[in-house]
Amino acid sequence: MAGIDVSGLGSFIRDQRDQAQMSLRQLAKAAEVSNPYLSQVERGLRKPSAEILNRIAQGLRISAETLYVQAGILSDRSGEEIVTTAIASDRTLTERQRTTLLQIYAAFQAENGASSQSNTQTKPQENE
Amino acid sequence: MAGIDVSGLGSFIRDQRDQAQMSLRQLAKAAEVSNPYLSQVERGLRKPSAEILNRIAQGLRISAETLYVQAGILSDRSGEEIVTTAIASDRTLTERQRTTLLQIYAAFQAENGASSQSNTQTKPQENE
DNA sequence: CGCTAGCGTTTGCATTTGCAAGCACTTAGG
DNA sequence: CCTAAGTGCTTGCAAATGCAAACGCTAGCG
Repeated sequence: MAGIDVSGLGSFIRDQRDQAQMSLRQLAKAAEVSNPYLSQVERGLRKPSAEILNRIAQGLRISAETLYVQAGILSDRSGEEIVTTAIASDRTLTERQRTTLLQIYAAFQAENGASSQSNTQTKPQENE
Repeated sequence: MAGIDVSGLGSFIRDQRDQAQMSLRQLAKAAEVSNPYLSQVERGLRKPSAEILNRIAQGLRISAETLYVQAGILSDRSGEEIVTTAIASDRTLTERQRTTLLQIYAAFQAENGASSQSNTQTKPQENE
């Protein structure tokens, strides 16, 4: 199960808030979140939704991505994974163009022999 | 007042699922999400939590960041900017290979006429 | 025809989010 | 003393999430 690290997230938020020298209610107001709920989030009692997380990030004036990394949602990605997912999700391209680019990219990887996973748009693999 | 683009997110998920040639139930199983709920998410009827979003990203084998960008949560670089920066910073490719890929990508963009129209903004919200 | 297996969707309900109102405590001042 | 303003925390409760169990539909096969 890809659980979210709520306690780590909460203490991180509280830490950031302390460093910004904001009270709980100040941050709650800036983030447009109720102060009781923010209190519970900071203590790891609640699992905030994506939207609340985003608002808290705004209130703290930090990037939402930072918060998501702390929450264990985003992880560091290899350059290879970044490229493939970026191409696969680029909606300015047609499906054929995406496939072509991915094949070329995979060919380059194979050419270099520096590949970890060879995804040539194969079948959906079974879960782990 | 929801700061999250649920309909855009839903259609993006369905698009990615179609391109992966997975059925709704296949993705639901891979993502460990119930198929009715996935159906509702894809149609923009529900606003999935951060954890569910993360699981769907895993099921689709794309980065969670991509999904969050589609949901309007994370800072949006435009689609083409994501691809170009991803390619340009991929150290598993040689410089010549990077240049080749970037040229092909630019050619596809020119072919589509969708040169650079979408989002160059850095502020993800305040609409509707 | 009936049976099975697949697809996506609808419905009812347990669980959870997220908030308004109020609690207990501390500090300052009239 | 005791009112006011600050801190964070606890308590019900509306609203939403997310799922199990259905539904209707299509296609293949004995």
